[in-house]
Amino acid sequence: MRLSLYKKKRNFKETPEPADSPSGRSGSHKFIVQKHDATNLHYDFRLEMEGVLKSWAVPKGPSMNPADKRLAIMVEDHPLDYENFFGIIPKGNYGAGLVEIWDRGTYKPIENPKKINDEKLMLAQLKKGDLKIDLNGHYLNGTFALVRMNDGKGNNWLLIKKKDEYSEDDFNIEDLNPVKIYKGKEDKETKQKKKSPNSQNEKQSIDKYWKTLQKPMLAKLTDKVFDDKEWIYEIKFDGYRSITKIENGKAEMVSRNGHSFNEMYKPLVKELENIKAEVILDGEVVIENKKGIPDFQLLQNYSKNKKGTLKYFIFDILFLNGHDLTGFPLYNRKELLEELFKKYKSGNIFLSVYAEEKGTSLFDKVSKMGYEGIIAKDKNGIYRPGKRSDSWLKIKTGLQQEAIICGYTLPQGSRKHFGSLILGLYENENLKYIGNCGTGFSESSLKELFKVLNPLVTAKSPFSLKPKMTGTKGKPVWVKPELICDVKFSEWTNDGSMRHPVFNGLRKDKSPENLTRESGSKSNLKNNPEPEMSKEDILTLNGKKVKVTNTDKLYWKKEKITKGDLIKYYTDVSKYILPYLKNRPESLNRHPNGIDAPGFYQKDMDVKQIPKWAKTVKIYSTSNKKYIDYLICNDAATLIYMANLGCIEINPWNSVYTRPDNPDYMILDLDPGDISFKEVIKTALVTKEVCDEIGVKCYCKTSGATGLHVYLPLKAKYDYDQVRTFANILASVVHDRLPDTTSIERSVSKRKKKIYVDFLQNSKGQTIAAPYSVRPRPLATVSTPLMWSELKDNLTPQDFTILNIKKRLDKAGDLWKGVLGTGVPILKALKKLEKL
DNA sequence: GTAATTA
DNA sequence: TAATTACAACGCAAT
DNA sequence: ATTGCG
Repeated sequence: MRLSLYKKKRNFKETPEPADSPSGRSGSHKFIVQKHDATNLHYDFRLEMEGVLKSWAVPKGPSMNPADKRLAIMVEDHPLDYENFFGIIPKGNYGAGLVEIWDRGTYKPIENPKKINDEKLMLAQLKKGDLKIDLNGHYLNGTFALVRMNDGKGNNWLLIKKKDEYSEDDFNIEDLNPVKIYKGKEDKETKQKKKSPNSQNEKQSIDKYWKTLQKPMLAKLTDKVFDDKEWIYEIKFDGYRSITKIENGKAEMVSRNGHSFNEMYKPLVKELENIKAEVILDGEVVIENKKGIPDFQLLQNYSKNKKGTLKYFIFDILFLNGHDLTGFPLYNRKELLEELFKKYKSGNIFLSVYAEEKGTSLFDKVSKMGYEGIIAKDKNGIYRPGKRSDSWLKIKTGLQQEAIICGYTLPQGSRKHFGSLILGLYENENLKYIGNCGTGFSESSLKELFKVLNPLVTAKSPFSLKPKMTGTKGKPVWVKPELICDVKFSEWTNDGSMRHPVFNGLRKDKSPENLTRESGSKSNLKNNPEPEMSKEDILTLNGKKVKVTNTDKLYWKKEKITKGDLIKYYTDVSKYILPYLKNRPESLNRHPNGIDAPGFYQKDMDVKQIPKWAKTVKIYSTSNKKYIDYLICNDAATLIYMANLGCIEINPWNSVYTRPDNPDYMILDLDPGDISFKEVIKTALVTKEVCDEIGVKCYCKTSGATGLHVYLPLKAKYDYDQVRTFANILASVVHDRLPDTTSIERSVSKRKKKIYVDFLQNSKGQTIAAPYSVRPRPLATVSTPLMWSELKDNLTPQDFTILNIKKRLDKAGDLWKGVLGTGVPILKALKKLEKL
């Protein structure tokens, strides 16, 4: 049985309950989730699921907003397999692109949703066809969520969250706590593995995991200390993070960039090799100074002078004797780690101690002792290699910042080499002064640093604004901004400088480009006297004022083409494109976040919201049973307004609103599948040949994407049905002449490796990119009118882009004027066509 | 991009 | 007040 | 009535 969610909604109550369901309600409907429309998931969403519907409930998880109504559906034998994620939540705001991944252990979102802005991720995880999502505004308009989990009894649950769509009364839903159920499963498995890690479960090769596990899990920076029973707290060591693999008595230590530490920290490697187990461990290499406090500067010089005590503090275990442990909650991993180390006496290898629950007290202690800070870790969190996760938080005692050395001041008195370092950071493109740092150097580091700075000395200040150095006496000497150092300081001052900065060593592993303030470190930038860059401009076009915003926003990332460039283009070509838009209702295909982010269509304009001078017309939509305020683009101002809305592509109707049922041209859209563009050219030429034979004029343009468009001028003499029928026949004739390379089949699967001769765009309300319209495609290609003589083998659609069309137009003019001119007699032509 | 809602 | 969230389509043809 | 398609 196959049914959609809206059907299910009706059917739920009819579903009989099985006795064994956790929620006590169930049925056995098979259902399918299908993604219907990749471009407009927010509103065109039909939902179905494949599997057997057994029961439903509203679960209550710790982090769930109780106001959210969640509907849980249990499915049997669902083919979907999940590994690293626990649930997915696509949200309308970001289209299907927003996927929220939920932690299997904590039942909390484990990624910042904004960061996962990629529909592909979801499709990849779910495998298209296994579980697809399909929205339909009529039934599922609003927040929608799908969360899948296993309840430990072999039952898979799919939660469907739909705000305001369901109420508990509707279904008489009983509570279900999937968290407990899930954790129960995790605990059981963990215990099993702990008790007999060598038996039962299949062993996995350590090398298979080594590559991914080499990347350490990272902590997010936060500035609040807290106490929480569910968290543990560790000292943050100021050293080098290192992951170690031990296998057959051989240890291998790597840095967070995957470089080997084996040579540098030989004594540690030797000691680690005493461990007779197959493990991957995570820890930090530190050097303690005489006071027993880790010293980053000593560590940096260790390879040279071997000063200080080298230690390795281990705080995590990722793999043990054939078992990947990253999926286990932290407390389980800690237990395993402790058990493992019971057997070994430590010399310079230590387990990192941790405090439970009492984060603030540890933080206070650590601050007094001079450590850098603490790391708070969620007991239930899993280990996520290479990810900066919310389940690990770093809380620093003081602030720390990497800064670019932009110069130094001359030494005063008995000071040798230099007085202080002049430091800067990038803010947008500009290097900004953030203070001088004159302490934290030893005599040797002063000398050493001076030696590396000298070759970089330059006469010109690297800052865009001349820094005001108060309280420093020495004369500044500028250096090229190429070196980076670590600086500790107490706080940011109001004008964006560091208070009490202390030098903390050079960073050789970073590059100065784009080095900015560490996110999370607080600064009082609001009081910064520097004027902010204006974010908007007002353009005046024929007396109409258009606000353009975010002109620096990159619409084409790779090509570095901005929204400003798009606006410039449409301003430049407006006189060529406007005739093709006049009085034609517009379908806005908006890409407000550039071509790589999901876009959406918009037809209905909010008349109150758009500029006063913008023209709209009301046209009745039979499918929606309401009037739609279509935008009419009759002037440059409206065109720019559209571009500012992220409307990269301009899609006008084929008919003007005054004669909405009579198209002004017929369109054949030659859309190649996996086939060479030469064949498309051939097809267009055959189309032209047929048109010539029946005595009708036709025009050609690139679609701007992959194909070509052929237009026949009609001058609104026929209705859409007549035109479509004619297009159908013309397409068939072309297909007959090129049966191997073309297809008029609508189904995608039936026309692989062929050119789809699409005649169905000749319908009311259907649109196609206008001549001179940019397309949201790589290279910012433009749908470009061509002369038939240009259709040669070496022509490609990529020849015409936003960058060169203006020049072409100014030179050759508009090649398509005839398209809106005298129409061709298609009824006569039809008769000729039938005789062919 | 804008309006509404939430923290 | 700042940050987050929701919202923005249609018609034809095949099944 | 539902679904695929552009």
